[in-house]
Amino acid sequence: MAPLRFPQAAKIARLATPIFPSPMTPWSCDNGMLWGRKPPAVNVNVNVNVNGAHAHAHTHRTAMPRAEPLNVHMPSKMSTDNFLSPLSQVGGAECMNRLKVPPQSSGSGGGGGAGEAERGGATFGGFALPPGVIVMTTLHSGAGSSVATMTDSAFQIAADCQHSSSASCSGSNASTNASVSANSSCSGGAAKRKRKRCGVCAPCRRLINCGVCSSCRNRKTGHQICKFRKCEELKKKPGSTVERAQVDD
DNA sequence: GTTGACGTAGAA
DNA sequence: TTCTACGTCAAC
Ligand SMILES: [Zn+2]
Ligand SMILES: [Zn+2]
Repeated sequence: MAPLRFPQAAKIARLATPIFPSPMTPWSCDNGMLWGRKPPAVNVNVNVNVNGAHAHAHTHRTAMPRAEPLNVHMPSKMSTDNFLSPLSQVGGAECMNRLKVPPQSSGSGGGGGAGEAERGGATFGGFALPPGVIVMTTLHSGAGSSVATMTDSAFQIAADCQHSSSASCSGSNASTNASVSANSSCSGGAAKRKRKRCGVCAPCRRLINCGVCSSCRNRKTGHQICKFRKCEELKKKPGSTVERAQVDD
């Protein structure tokens, strides 16, 4: 029998380990739980396996009884240095939606290693979300209440922050987006399929579901991605191609 | 205009 | 098969 109560933990461990060069990953636990699934079908389908050889490591999704996706907020007592402790022991893993780690193809998309560094301020070997969590943690560092709201705001802040800092949103990586664009403009008729997230915009680069937004809380019935992860491209009308919408409107 | 719910495309 | 999430519509 394995010491790990959470089958995901094992997977996460494998996931996080190769990603974080440092032995002690600040997110090894909490984030690991957040990213416990598989990469979605992002438009940018780069074969770069974040897990490397462990790509196939993802065991069966063992029909996880997907606990309620809410309760993202960690124990209010958590501090910047121990916030993952309570999570590991209380099994906060289930608290948050088990998020999966996107391919983050941007790695080879066009920016390259250097590009990632500036992308989100704190990019751990390809993961560009930590900043959001950090902000959140810092924000409610002294406040124990309204964590949910805090989290929400934090994410927005983080998103905005990234957006500003990483103008490369639709820059170098945009090349990958071209795929979808071309696909979308496929002579109207058959192109009515399903659009895919660009994978490069700020929301797309979000790695974790906030767990508190309506989409997260109603995922079972809403079948919608976290509001903070909703691709900006998809937010636009199917007809409006890329930035053209802005010009027209 | 916004939100929630549903069907289902698309991927694993 | 399961799972996530896009498109659409109804309700608000
Ligand atoms: Zn959310
Ligand atoms: Zn996007």
